[in-house]
Amino acid sequence: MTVSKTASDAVRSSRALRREPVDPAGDDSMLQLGELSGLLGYSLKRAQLRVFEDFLRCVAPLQLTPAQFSVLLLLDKNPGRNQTEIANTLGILRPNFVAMLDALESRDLCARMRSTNDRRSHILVLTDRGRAVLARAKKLVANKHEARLIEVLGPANHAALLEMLAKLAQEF
Amino acid sequence: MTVSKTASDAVRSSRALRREPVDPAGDDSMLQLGELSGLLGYSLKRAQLRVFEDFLRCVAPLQLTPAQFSVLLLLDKNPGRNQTEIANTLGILRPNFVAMLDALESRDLCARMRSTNDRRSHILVLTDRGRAVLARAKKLVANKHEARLIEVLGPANHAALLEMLAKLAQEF
DNA sequence: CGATATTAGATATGGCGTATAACAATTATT
DNA sequence: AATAATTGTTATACGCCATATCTAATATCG
Repeated sequence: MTVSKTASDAVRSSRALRREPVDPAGDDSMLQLGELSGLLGYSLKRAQLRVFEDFLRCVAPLQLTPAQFSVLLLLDKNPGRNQTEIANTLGILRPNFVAMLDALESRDLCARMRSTNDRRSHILVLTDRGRAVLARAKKLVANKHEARLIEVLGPANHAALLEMLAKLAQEF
Repeated sequence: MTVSKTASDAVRSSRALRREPVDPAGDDSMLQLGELSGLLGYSLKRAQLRVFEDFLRCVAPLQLTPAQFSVLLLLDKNPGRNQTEIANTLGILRPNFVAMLDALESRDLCARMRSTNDRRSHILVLTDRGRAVLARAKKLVANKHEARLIEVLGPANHAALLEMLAKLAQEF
């Protein structure tokens, strides 16, 4: 095989052999999930995988992963920050953030600028192209990805779900 | 470093440097998340990580990961199944299921038995020890892990959350 | 001021989850 | 009987995550 590290490959890869967990009318004649269906973590993980797959599909034209999209969003909302601050906010370890930035910078979506105050740190800025891609990505995410989620869940449920997940992500 | 592949290590590792995403009163002076907080996938992933961490903590005495627990549960509810059937049901690829089973079998929690009908396949069975560990694990999960989730969310919300996640995991 | 400690970014490395290809043994198909 | 398909397995590769360590630069403290 030869898989490059692009968002489109992630989509292809995820779609390629969609290992349906419960196999709907497959050849395994439907095993009993038992207590598994009551395990929140189980459904949580499955749902997360599905949602990320859909995100990748919806934003595939722009070749952005969820993580990359979150970086661009954060850079836009928080100008003048350095790598450590952005990485920490997203829960990314600094060493792992380097390659992420390399990828974004090589596509001219953002740039590192040596700070004049502290010449150790890199101030991160969106390029014009980065801003343009982000704007298009936002539209795709809102009109295709989140729209589909809202359609499936219903607006009220969607909001309630978001609130509960945020609560779990914080107070847990 | 030298990290062995045990559940306790997973707990230690997760706890060790808990990279708090939004850094509560840290030194990053609270960056703006912006549209990120409205992204379902973002909260979904964060919540999933937290819930899995808690699962590991709660069931740490038994050294079981969520994936291993799900395998034991499934073997208990579905006797006489082979590796492919169990793996498919859990969305695990057959090649990756081999090492998982090796680990469980080396701990005498389950065993592979050559089928008499089809001598290619291995019928998976829980050992006595496997049943005992599963029983203890179920109690820990119910009384510590899920109990905490219900406490944080409230029983009604917990049920609603479970339902919505199951819906996403299926109809999405 | 100068020695020491700390910090930012980067590199190297390892573990784990996941994905595909390919093989041997066995069974199914024709 | 010859060929195809299936089961478990091995080998392999990529992505994500984690830690230690290095350097340049800054901060701290005697």
